[in-house]
Amino acid sequence: MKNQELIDLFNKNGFKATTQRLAIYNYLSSRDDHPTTEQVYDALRKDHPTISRATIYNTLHLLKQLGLIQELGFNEGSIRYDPNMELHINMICTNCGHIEDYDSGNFKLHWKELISELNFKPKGQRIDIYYECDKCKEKNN
Amino acid sequence: MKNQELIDLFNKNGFKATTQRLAIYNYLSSRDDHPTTEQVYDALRKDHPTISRATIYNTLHLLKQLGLIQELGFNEGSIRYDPNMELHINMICTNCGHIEDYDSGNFKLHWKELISELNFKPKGQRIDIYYECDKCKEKNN
DNA sequence: GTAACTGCAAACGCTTTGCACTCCC
DNA sequence: GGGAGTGCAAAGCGTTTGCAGTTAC
Repeated sequence: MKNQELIDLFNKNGFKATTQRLAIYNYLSSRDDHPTTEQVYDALRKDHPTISRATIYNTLHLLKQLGLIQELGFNEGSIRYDPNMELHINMICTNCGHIEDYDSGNFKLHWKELISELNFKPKGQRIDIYYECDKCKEKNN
Repeated sequence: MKNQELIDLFNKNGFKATTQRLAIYNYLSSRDDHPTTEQVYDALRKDHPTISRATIYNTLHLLKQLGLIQELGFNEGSIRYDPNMELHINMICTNCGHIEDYDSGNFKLHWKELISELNFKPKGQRIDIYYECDKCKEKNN
């Protein structure tokens, strides 16, 4: 999403398009590894040295509320943020915790068949697959 | 799983089969709503008034390690425990948070097709579907 | 008998809250 | 100009840790 679209979206919904909000969204959508709150905070402090955790938390909640990002809660107590709102699989390495999106047309077709047998319409979904990523495989062999 | 099997499983793996561990596992497998740590704690205190949170946490981690239960991290920061280790969908009401397992042969077939196109073998998966449950639908209409 | 486990209390870390200052509209 | 938003510090809450007492094997 372009910056101007984002500004319009904020304003249309009665929220102010602050520097911090734009920066946080832009950072998130530049990453495909689903950062944690702390990672967002650390990354943003480079350009915004006085930014506070409260702002990070507020903004992430707002972005979620606006449907721009998805929250993924994990076992370790961490919450990660995914700017990909399309139907996709989160491929998660059980060893190093690395997350990658998997997204193919075939998968979407299979999923559609799968949910077509439910007797209601899902509002959304979260699909994780746990595996060992290539980097970890190399190290362990 | 019967109590004796459970005791044997603990012992076989070098862990002691304490009253608390058996009680926690039995409570979990008696529920299909994926209790949180706090719910386990509250429920167990009825029969075991002096049980501590530390024991609940220790035991839940142990049960997970033994592959008897699955941890499901959620956005609200809560972690829920699922004694169903079979391939299944977690049906989650976005309104009241109620969780139910969905488990059909057809679904398993679709899922197998779906993962057959991956070029590796998944270690496990987590599948959530978000919807509005019947009770909440009634209330809201 | 002894090593593992439990229960308690304190510590820890992530998230939220309250409030004065700032900045977008 | 005014109200929403930010930054800071403190509070809150779920989870972990350390240790003395207890229990399963």
